[in-house]
Amino acid sequence: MTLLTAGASGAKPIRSRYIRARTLSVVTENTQQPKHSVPELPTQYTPADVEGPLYERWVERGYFEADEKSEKPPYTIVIPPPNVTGSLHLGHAFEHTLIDALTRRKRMQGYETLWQPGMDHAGIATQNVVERELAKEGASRHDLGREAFVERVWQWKDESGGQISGQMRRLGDGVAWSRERFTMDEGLSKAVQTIFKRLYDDELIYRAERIINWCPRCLTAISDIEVEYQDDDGELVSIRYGEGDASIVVATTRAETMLGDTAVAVHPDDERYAHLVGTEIELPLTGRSIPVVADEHVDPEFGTGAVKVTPAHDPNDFEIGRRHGLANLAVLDERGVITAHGPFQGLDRFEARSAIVGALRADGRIVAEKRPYTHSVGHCSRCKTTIEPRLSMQWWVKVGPLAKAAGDAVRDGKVAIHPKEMESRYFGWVDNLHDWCISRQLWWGHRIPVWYGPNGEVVCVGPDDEAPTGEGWHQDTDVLDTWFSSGLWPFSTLGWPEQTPSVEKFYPNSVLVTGYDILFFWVARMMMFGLYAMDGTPPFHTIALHGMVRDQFGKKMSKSFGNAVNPLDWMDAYGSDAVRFTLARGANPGVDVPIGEDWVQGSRNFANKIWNATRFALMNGATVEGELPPADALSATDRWILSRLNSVVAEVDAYYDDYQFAKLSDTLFHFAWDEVFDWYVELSKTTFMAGGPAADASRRVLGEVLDVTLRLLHPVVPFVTETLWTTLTGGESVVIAEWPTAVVVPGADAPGGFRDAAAEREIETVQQVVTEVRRFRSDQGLQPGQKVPARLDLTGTALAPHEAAMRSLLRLTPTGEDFTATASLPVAGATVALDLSGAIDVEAERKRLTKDLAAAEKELAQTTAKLGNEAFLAKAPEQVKEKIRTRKAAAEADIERITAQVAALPTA
RNA sequence: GGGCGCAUAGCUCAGCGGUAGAGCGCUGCUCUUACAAAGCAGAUGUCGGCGGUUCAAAUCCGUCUGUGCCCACCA
Repeated sequence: MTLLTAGASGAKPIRSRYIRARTLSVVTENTQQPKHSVPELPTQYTPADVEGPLYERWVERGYFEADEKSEKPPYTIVIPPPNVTGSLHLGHAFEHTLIDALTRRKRMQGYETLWQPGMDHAGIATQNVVERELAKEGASRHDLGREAFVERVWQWKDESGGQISGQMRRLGDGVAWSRERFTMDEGLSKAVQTIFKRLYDDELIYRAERIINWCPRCLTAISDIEVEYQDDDGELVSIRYGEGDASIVVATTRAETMLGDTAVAVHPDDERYAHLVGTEIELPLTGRSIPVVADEHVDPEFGTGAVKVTPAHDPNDFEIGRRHGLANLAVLDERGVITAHGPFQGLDRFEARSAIVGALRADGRIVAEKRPYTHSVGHCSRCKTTIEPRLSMQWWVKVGPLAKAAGDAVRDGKVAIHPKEMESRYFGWVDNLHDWCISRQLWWGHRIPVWYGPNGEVVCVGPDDEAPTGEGWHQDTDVLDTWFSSGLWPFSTLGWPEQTPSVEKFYPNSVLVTGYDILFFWVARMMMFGLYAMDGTPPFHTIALHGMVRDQFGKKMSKSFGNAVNPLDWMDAYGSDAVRFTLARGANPGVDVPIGEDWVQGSRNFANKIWNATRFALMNGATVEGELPPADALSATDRWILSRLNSVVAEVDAYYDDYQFAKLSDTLFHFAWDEVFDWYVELSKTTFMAGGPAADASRRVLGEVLDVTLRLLHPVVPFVTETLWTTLTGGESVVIAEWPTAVVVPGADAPGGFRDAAAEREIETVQQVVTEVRRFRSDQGLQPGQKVPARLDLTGTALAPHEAAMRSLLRLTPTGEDFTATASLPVAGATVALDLSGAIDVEAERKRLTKDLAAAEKELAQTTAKLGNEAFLAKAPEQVKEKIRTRKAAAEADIERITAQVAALPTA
């Protein structure tokens, strides 16, 4: 016999030696029941065989397309457009699973559902990737020239985009492919131009020279949030400026910028330096004289209380310079290289720093050094290069009024943020926003629609305007920040600025599902642009923020750390459903999601369980044909599972509405596996074997329960449920099946669907008895399959109808005339008397009973104390008191039972 | 420097005022005719420390310690 192994490396080999092809047999063969025709389902679920074809069938049938002319209520979620920089990682798989589950459910609920697909050109990120490709060929973008380079990026986009949509198909994303958009599509570019022009005309876009964050490697400006601050080791040097009484010591970490100093600043109230304010002192190495100014910004407690002021290379200094009318003297070029000043010219900023410190030291100007000195330094979020504050002319969005509206929309409750704790972060951002630098000195992106004329004219060109032509006119060479276009995504994808039927139908979006990491980058921008462009209608009503995917130890996934996972590998090994279910099961709102391969295996096992349970049901003639039998024709077991089913339907709905993916997945997992596939199926086996009307009723109930359960599971595990549901019901597709509502049992109508508390209690008791006897068997070392003669005394209980099922589950055989019990187990009012043929292990049993007795006595003591506490009796709610009384009674019963068992133990 | 979280079983996390839970892992038994990717049984926790509120605290409040994230113009 061959040892079977799962397909992919890393998958655990199957442990069994007993895998063999099994013919499907039908357990009713000894009865008059006709054999049921059973479709050929293999004994193991192999996702690879079904997933691919299913997805393509769904797409071909147009299930995922959205009709803007539909009468159904709309439900819209836009994909957070992945960057076309490569392929999707597990974080995307996670996000897509959540969105797909939400949209699949709404589609089943009868909404006109649009899951809008598309991708982001991701300006700087993509340009960097392609530049790196070029570098491998020994070329730079400048060798190609702008036009050819952009052409090259488009090629890259096509490849990368193909990969991404391939991954999305594999994952099962039910997106409206015919509506796929790209931020640099013609239509979306028109949207960009339209909004730019409108903002420009409203004076919310302007051009100004300011200190910006400059990346000397990417050679472009970036916005404040594209800067990542980290603590770097630097060196704080104190330098004496001036001579003798007219000298002042400044502390700096950026000695090289002193070449561009145009003042020294001190606090206005600082008496130490009061005599120097208004005078000029000599700036070392340069021979220049610079003024000493008084400015509130200076912290007299820090360092020497005196600051060198370099307006061209520091944002604070720039402000000081502006207040005091200082000159902006730039000494670094766009690559961070010293531009002038004799001996230092041509050195890059870091070389220049040590060279200048060396020169100053030689001059005796360095009075103190602190090394290392840890301070926060900004880095380019794309290439990690240290940011250089640089004075330059850029385009800006004046965010004040836009951000105000974006904040108010949440404050006024027009937009809700889940989880709510994230609101404070959002407010902290939108309420303290600086103007947004939107121009980038890149080639890949939307070119700024502004033309400059020969005589200094500046013309912003709208989408319907003719661009100025003629001698001396040229377009701005910069492109827009990539977030400018993605900020329009909720409506630009629908055809805006045209007032299309799609805009009418699908704007605003229903929910935005995205990671908390881009709350500022993307979400806030969409809010600002959406409210502005759509006359105050926010882009969505709800923002559901999810966490970041982490590895099984909670560590951030990253390529450099080596724990990043390609979702395709796991999907190949375990199936898409398994990956999806694992991700959904970890999705607590706003919280990071750890995921490990072992857990995916667990989910794969669950898929297999669903598969086999359905297979079993089909073999036993489970059916969805015809009405459910009336309540009085149903066994307690049937009523119990239907009652539980209805609870689960309600719970799952509530969890969906609250974006509690982990809860809903877990609820379904336990209901399906423990209750339906385990207890219900096991308890029903004897019924099926016996045949007759009871079996017919159970077949119908099992069919119903499975039908509903598969539909409930479908949004999270679409593939396996599709195969099984269509087989079970003969329906066209579960994708377009109705989302379950509470099951109604004829003759037992109740608001909210059928419930039966008595049946639930009854089955709980059955479970209790079975578990207790199994424990006894296990403790006695009886093998699971070993049959034991036993008498089941169920008088005084309502369990008589379950006797056959219980005997079967417990492997109890009928007793003869000469039956003598060697063990007697009273539990839940029933008594199981077993004949272990004298083999009972008295000591093991006594040990177990002693332990149980101790536990019961402790419980009795606790509950008795509680019920004897007057304060408790006076203040606790009746419900709680009742619970304690029940516990006390149970403890007393346990003690009585255990004492009886001990007494019944044979003496050695 | 501000703000927000988190500390619960070996690991990853639920629970957030009334008997400590899940998944995975661990131990033992088993081909039990849907499923060994399974079944059954079992072990494991002073719910970070210290105070307080309460009849009752993992759960609320204070505080300490550890840890994570976000924001900020510390030269």
